[in-house]
Amino acid sequence: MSAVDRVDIPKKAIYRLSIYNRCLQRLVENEQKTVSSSALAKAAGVKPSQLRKDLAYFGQFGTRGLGYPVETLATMIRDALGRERLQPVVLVGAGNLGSALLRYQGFQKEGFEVVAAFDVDPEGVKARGIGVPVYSEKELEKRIGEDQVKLAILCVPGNIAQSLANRLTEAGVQGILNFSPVVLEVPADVMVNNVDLALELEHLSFFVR
Amino acid sequence: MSAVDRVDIPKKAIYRLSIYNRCLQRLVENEQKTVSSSALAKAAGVKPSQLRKDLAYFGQFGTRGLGYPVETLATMIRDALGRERLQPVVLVGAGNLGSALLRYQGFQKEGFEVVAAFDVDPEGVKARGIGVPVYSEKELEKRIGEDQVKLAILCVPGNIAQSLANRLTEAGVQGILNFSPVVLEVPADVMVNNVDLALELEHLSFFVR
DNA sequence: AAGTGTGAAAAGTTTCACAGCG
DNA sequence: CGCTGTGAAACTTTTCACACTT
Repeated sequence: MSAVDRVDIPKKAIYRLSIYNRCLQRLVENEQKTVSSSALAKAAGVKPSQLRKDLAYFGQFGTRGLGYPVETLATMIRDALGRERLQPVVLVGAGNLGSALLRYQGFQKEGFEVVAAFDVDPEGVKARGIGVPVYSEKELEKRIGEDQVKLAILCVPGNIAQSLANRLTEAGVQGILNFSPVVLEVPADVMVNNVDLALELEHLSFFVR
Repeated sequence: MSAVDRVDIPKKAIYRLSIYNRCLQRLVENEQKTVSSSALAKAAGVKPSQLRKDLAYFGQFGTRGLGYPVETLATMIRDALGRERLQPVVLVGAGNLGSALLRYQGFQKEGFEVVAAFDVDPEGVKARGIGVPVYSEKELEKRIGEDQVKLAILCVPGNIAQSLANRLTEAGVQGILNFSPVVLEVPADVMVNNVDLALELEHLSFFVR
């Protein structure tokens, strides 16, 4: 991406960028023209100084004494996040959780298009309300290659997660959103994001007596 | 919990504790008696030194030259995580994602019991395959109070998430696993864990070109 | 010899404080 | 005056290196 070196920006700052983006969408809808770091930070649940620092990694967008122009800032964030164009995504494992995610509107709402799903038993998937074609996992390589898909959502049982991750990365996938409760081993240039539901509950459990 | 002050242990170390716990379960099944920091660290996807430091927050469990006793270590971690007894959990919002989570076996497998679910339209919930009673959200306060539930999973639309979070905390809930894409405001003694699916995809998107 | 436990260094992240611009 | 942009300080977390124990 542009002039900024993506490498030395804190990972956490990038998560926050998405949050800022969401807050900005609301401001756009309300036709607000500018927003101050303190107002936006409050909406995002962070400190103003942190917001300013986060944005500064990408350049100077604000006007001193005034704040940030809402539209411009939103555009730059979407750009920085690589969301300027629709990213196609595939989903692997349309079981219980997987098929719920297929029906989940949140991805579409944020501009991702789930273009295909794969399952060992594509006939068995309850396709009611799912507008995404479900293929046999055997077609995985073919379809990912054809559509140049770079992102995958993985929701298969733990025991087969690694082997599917291997197939995905070999087919060219560079980012995996992993719902399986296992530690995936992937090439260095592939990014894995783990969403481990039971683990999140356990973490809460620690703080609760 | 025991003698250790929970406050000055890094949050991330606690996440990792859950991962170690899971890896240890596999070792227990294989009847392995001891494990070295390097072996366990590899399974958990961290550095050996980090594993040792994490465990050291809770005491000394290893034997120099030998490693850690699998059973003892597993017990101490479960204890530290507050998992020595079953934690009851409620789920609020049995829509698309919520009802998938009700069917999801992962929570039960890690020893959480979802004791009740709430929805604005309890009749409308497709209860097929769900072994959890679904009540009207009006009964929320009553049932949480009765069962002394401390943990809640929140999967309602963003616009009503805050008001339900308020009701949950007032009813005595101390930990919320929040799937709604909003920043919740809660009292300082309540812990919120956000699982924001679209945000995780966006984060991946940043690193993928 | 193998492998833990731990201070100290390094790296990463957040917060502060204020100069400087509109 | 209000609010951004940013070095420097403070804080947190990770990694290193090695003394020490079995």
